[in-house]
Amino acid sequence: MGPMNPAAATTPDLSTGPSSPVQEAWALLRNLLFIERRRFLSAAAEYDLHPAQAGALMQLERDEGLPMHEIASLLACDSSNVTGIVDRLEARGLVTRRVSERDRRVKQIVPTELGLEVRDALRARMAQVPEGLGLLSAGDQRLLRDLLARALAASA
Amino acid sequence: MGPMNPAAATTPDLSTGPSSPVQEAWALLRNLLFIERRRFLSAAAEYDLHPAQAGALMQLERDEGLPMHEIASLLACDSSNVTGIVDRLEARGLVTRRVSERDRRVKQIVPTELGLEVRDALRARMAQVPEGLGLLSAGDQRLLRDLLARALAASA
DNA sequence: TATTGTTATACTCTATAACTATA
DNA sequence: TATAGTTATAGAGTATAACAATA
Repeated sequence: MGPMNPAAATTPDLSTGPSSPVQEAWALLRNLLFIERRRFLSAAAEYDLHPAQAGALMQLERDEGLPMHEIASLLACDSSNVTGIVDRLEARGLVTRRVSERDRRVKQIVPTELGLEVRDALRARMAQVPEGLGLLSAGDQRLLRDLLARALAASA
Repeated sequence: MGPMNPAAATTPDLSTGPSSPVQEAWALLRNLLFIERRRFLSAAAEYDLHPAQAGALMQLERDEGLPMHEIASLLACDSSNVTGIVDRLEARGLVTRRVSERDRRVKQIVPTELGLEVRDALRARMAQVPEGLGLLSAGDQRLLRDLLARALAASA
């Protein structure tokens, strides 16, 4: 067991729900994220990819190698896992390993043409706008985009 | 390999990015989701819980049993997995199994006091509002909440 | 010395299928 | 007959530690 957060034990009614507008907004967003997770899992399953494999493949760009340790960083996992993940993607002809010219320790992972097709299909599935957002008026949609752009620009 | 989507192969520039405001809004939200996933993983790891264990624990309510097949549905996994996940939560004293009085096939999973403490700590971590949202003006925060409430109400 | 990727190990998650007990 | 949960099995993800190659 990890360290317990003392504050959590003494703060009552954490499950009662959010109170401030921004907390309510964040709670709504987490609902959306929860739904989105399921869509990602089913999209990956449709192409017989495990979530980690799909996640790695979706990061790759045409004609650009991505070092394995960067994939590990994006997937938030240890580098040793990437070996197996890339092994399986490579065995299915979706990616290739290419030794970096600048640093011969590094292996660049490059998508094949087949890999790019699957990647694009996955990206297209995830790019589909959730029903609720699509039902907003055009004005509200622009408003939402502008708010989010402002929020993410502020944190960058 | 799953079935290939013919449309994906013939649609150019899927990686060029979104075009309409709502597509842009959705792309921004997916960035937020990506960050959120990492926060969930590190919160679970802090309490020595695997993601599935943390996900299950976070769904439980005090004095309310949750049937194992409902946990499977929430986690989007097969029921057979829930046996092991609950086994490990139970071995650590975080939950208990209780045979349902109405249907003796069903086992209700109930959090212990320790389980509730860990659950609350996890929920508190996930309830923390991302930096960018917190930096919005009070008016923008209300606007964002209202927009999202409208969007999710429309899809329900 | 530090970093990149690999291997070995142990544990967990995952789906499938077969089983039981209950309904 | 159908459903809830378990078990067995096989394949994959995960972290840790030790290692070789390279920087």
